[in-house]
Amino acid sequence: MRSTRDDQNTRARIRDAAILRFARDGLEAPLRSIAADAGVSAALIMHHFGSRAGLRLACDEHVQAAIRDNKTGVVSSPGAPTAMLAQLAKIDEYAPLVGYVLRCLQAGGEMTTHLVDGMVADAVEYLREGVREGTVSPSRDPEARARLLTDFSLGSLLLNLPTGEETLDLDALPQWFEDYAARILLPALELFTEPLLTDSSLLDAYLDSSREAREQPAERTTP
Amino acid sequence: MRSTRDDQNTRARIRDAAILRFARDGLEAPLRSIAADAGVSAALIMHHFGSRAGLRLACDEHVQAAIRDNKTGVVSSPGAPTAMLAQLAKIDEYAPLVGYVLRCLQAGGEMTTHLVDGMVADAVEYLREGVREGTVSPSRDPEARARLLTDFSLGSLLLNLPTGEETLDLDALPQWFEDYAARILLPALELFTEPLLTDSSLLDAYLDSSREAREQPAERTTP
DNA sequence: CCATCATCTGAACAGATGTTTAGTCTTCTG
DNA sequence: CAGAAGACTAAACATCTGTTCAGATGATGG
Repeated sequence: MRSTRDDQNTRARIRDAAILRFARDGLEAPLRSIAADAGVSAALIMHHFGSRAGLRLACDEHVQAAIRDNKTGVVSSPGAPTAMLAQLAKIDEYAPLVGYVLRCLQAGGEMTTHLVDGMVADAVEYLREGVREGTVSPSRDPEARARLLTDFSLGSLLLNLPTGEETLDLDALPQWFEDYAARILLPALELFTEPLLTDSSLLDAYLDSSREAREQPAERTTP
Repeated sequence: MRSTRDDQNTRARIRDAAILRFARDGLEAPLRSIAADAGVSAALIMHHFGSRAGLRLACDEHVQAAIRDNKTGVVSSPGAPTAMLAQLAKIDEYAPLVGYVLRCLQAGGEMTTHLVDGMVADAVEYLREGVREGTVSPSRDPEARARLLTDFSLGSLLLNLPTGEETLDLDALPQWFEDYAARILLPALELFTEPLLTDSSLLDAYLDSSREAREQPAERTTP
């Protein structure tokens, strides 16, 4: 039964070509260019995926599945979500996936929320383990801290990503990751090791006002 | 001489309509919608700005000038670049400018580099002043630290910006800024007051290896 | 008052895009 | 082997895009 296998193969080939194009040229890459890359006609994309949105959905699902599979394997990644992306980008086969994810994060939307939430959940775990081992200090709100650190890492990464030019060079991505990591390593370690603020007056003031508001909410105007 | 004043007025009206549309609908907003907002024909945009790129350039320049003017006025902003944007967004007249800036930052490109570099320069000043006052701890690389903090703030902001829907509600922007600031305040204060890492072993290791590499570069394989 | 010039417009153009349609070709099935 | 079914395509379609063009309008200056 060749039809079934070829069906799967062609579908997968189109999907992979789409992910590659979307990663390189952005999520607005025309269907015709994807079709050309896959060596098929544009109409065939419609036949298999129904519409452009359908193709995007298939790409999203495939990438999410790949990440989910790979996460269990590399769960011991050294902390930041950036590191996981950098590690994956090194493997040629996964570079397009990483590029696609970056494009999605940049564009925002539902998938971004999903991805970031997943990374936050991972960060919560990493940090909890660090706290248990004594290398990471405990937090008053571990979830919020994990989200802040994830947003910082990811946001800074996207902001620095060479995406001004319309095209993203996937081959140069691993090297770019390395350079970026080397660039921020010192200030990041410094920030995470030595407190930026020399005293806790700001934090104390916030904690005081927060506790106060919790104990007697909005009772200030009528003494 | 009415022609000159009207020339300026119409040009400015088109430019402002463009900034508003670009902020709301994204930088790919069609010229025809901008023309409709300004109450003119699409052809008139070409007449005044030559091309779409010309219009974008005029918008960029106008926004940069507005920011430059306003920066000298609100230079005493409490630190992070996010705060400046939040403060500006509250003033109805400036909300479109803020939206436009956010869109530009998201899209990347030369203007992004310019804007971010300016904010980094400001951050260097803020931090230097904080160090002099004794509220901020000194850094081994003030420029890199300023850039890291700026990238963190801006990147996290963009990542959280409700830009999944194609349209950006400028009226809701001030409230969104407030909510966002409130959400990150505790973890941010915590991170900047209490070291995330409980000991300096990672930082020390980096400093050691860095110094070592500076003293005897690449002399390890041939003892 | 007339010529001129800039402002401004409606319509058309040229290209790209997602999608549809009608039909071909191959392969499997009864 | 006939026919059904699915993979696949070329071409057309409909729409939207930035841009161009020929001309109308109206004020300005001699």
